[in-house]
Amino acid sequence: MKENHSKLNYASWNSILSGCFQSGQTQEALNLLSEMQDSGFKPNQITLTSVLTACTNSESLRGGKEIHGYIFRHCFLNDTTVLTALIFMYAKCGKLKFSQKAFEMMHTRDTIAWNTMIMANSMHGNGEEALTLFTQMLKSSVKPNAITFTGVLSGCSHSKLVDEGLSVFNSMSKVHLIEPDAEHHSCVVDVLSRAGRLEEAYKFIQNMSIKATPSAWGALLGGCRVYKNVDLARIVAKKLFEIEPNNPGNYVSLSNILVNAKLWGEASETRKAMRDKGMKKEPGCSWVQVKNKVHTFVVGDKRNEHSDDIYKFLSDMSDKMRQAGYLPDTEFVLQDLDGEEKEDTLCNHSEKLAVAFGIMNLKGESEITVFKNLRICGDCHNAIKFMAKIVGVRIVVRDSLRFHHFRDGFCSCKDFW
DNA sequence: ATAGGGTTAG
Repeated sequence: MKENHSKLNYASWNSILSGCFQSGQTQEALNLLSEMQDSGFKPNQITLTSVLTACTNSESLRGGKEIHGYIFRHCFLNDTTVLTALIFMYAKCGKLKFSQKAFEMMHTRDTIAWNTMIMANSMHGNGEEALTLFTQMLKSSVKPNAITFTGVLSGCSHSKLVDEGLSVFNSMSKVHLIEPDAEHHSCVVDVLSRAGRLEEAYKFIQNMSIKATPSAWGALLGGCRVYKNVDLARIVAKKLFEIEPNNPGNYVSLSNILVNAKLWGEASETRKAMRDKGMKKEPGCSWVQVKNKVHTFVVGDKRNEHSDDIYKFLSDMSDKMRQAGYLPDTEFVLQDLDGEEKEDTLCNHSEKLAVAFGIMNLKGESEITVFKNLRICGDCHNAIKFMAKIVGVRIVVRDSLRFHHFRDGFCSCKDFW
């Protein structure tokens, strides 16, 4: 049924569109977008920003590029809001270089524009660049706000810039008259934890002027995992079970730390406690876009029609990787299996399947981008470094936290994840 | 009159 939209104006068109996009009804929104144009309304700044945000959230680089073209053709390149949305879309789709280009051509940069560019660098592991941008922002007399500091601090934690992070944190109230909130405190815990300064992080949490949130304790637990501190992990996890009783992630983290320390019994007790409370670990899932279609993979997935080829590819790759010095890290297999079985279970992780499928469908491109809902597994992180070198491509993986850029045997996170 | 861009640890 064709509806009569003759009474609609710009504001109502944009309201409906943005409502559809925000509630995830993307197809409905796209249909409305073309109806809007048929009724003689050209998308304006607000329409474009709202469509770009939808592209950002669905990681639709293809859609975002189309809008970029439209923006270019229709001279919207001087609109700060539209360009900010464009910068964020490229960053979230793994194309930081394009974000930088868009940022460079901005005429006016407000606080949100700077914040977006700082956060884009932070999530791609460029802590130094995030700090440089922050300095430039201050020089250009744009006032930072609370979100600016969250962005800068998370850049510091991802790049192991401890002194810089602490100094930025201390400058907040002293220089910028912004009181650090719970999130900023959590960032500091993360800065210290990721640098291995676990005791300091623990003391910081205990002496904080505000009550530590689950994110602060969670950052510390993450540090305990990286630096294999079982004793502190038990204390921190106990705290998390109290203040965040319904989050299965905390049980999974503690269990992983215990498995890593070969404390199988205690690990399975932890997982049992999780199950007894009716909680389930979120399944790991990776996806990759090939020719405008999103292909998803879970562990051991055989649903893909080229599944046999994918496993064959990984098996051949595995031989080449071993010749290049790759050693499967069976610590990342959580069941108590014997050696050979463990290696088998490593080869079918969702991120390896998605990366393999991406490489098999390169079609002359030199870069693939894979997304994962959870954190990338340690063995996969290592394996993908080898794959990037052997195949001679750039592999970008966005896990639940950030982007990893693999190239020539190395990852942009410098193995600090 | 109604509408648009930026947060966190697993």
